Amino acid sequence: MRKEISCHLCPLRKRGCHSPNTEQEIDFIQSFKEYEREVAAGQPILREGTASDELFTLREGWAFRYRTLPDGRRQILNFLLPGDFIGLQAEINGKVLYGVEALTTAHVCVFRRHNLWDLYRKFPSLGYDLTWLSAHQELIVDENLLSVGRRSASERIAMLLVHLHKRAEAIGDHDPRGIIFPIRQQHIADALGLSLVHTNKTMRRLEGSGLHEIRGGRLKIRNIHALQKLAEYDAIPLRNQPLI
Amino acid sequence: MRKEISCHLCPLRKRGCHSPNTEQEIDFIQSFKEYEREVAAGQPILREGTASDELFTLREGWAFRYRTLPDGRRQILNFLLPGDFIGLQAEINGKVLYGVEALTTAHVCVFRRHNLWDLYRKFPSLGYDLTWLSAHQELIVDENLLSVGRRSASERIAMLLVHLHKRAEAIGDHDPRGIIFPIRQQHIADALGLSLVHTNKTMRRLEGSGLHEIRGGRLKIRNIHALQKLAEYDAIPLRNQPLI
DNA sequence: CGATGATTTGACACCTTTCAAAATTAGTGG
DNA sequence: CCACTAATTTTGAAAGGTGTCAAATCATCG
Repeated sequence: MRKEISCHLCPLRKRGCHSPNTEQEIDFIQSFKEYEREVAAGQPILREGTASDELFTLREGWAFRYRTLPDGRRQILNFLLPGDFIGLQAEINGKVLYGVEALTTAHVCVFRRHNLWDLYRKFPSLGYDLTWLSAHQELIVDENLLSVGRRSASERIAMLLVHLHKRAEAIGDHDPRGIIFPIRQQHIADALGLSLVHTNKTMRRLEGSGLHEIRGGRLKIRNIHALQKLAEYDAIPLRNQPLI
Repeated sequence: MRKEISCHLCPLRKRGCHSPNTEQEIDFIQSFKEYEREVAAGQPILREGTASDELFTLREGWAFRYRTLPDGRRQILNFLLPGDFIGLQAEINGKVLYGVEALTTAHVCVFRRHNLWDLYRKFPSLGYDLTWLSAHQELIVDENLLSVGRRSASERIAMLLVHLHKRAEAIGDHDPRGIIFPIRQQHIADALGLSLVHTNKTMRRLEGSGLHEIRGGRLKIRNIHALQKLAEYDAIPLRNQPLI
């Protein structure tokens, strides 16, 4: 048995980035939560195309959700940061169509899908929150689809950097050296529908223009205004999101 | 006042494509439903970037959800068919970031977002359904993102044709001449992240190979096996979806 | 039967991919 | 702490898919 953290003492809640819950709600979440799991960087949290009764909240670390084509081409659908809920996306025949993989060592709280109905029945407010989380994640996928479909390579990269930087800051990653950025260029390429080579050349150009800097696993935005202008990206203002 | 159809007599429910609801649930849906609206083809159901308290169920007709960049580039996020729920996607500062436009004359049932909480509280089962609908729509956006990011032009088109054909059949559009297909090539281009010209040339080639046929506003699939193979597309098996 | 919108074609430019390989960084065992 | 290997990042060159521009053909409709 690993050391488990009580939901009442969940470090995420202390960040002040989440909408508050009543004691009873947190009690329920605590009972809903089955256990906690640590996943090593590069390891799957959810395997594409498998049956799984598990749902997760990413408590610590980064991850990403993706789909692949039979011939191996991979598309990253969205990146997951601490506080994100995983597994809400629809299943088909009991199997998830996407995979989730940890980018860093990740800690996830594990829930059971078959207990979901209980949550809706006993705490409609939490059900409401789940819908909100689902809808919010779709918003991000929407934005990615807009990027991949209609933005040029440099615009896409600018947009992604601004987006991730904003999200990381919103959950408390402030550091003069920049946010922790555990992403390889291959991930960026896979998220933006670009080839690795072209991703590299484009990033090289942006970095050369002094728009940003990536070093030592950290991303430092040097000219957020220029990046936002380049991407025609009105970064989504982030409000407090629910935490289950 | 227009002629309104009682939810109990909703023609959609008779299709047998939706999960059943209790009498009480339908009563509530009826009370949740504010009124019904007819939207002409090409007219907006929801304006991008505006504040709106309205939610909809598309009762009849086709529509699509989209986002645009400031310079006018447009990306269609997904197509909406009868039975689809509209407006669940997150709002930011009370404004929807996407737009919805009717492709044909459309009939929508109008609900109020501020009544949503009531729904969750009184009928958790319906709240559960809403989450399902939200998750299911995200599934479709996921698939589109995978397409736009990783499939070639002809693969994307093959995938979209199979996908729409399958959905149309699932809701009862069976006709030896093919399904009703109220989409212009510009829509296909905008949905797949392609230019109109290249979309046309690619479709011409596919049609020339006898894979499909579009005529008189109908889509006839001539070789579904080849299309699925081309797109490496395991069409999502459609189960009964909830109807609100 | 014009008028407007949609589809179709051809030519050409260019952004992005692919192929190959070097340079750099990170990771591991001695 | 250094040698060694794997992983990641960078570069260069060339091929190719897709976009852009322009104009013709076709369809729909009042």
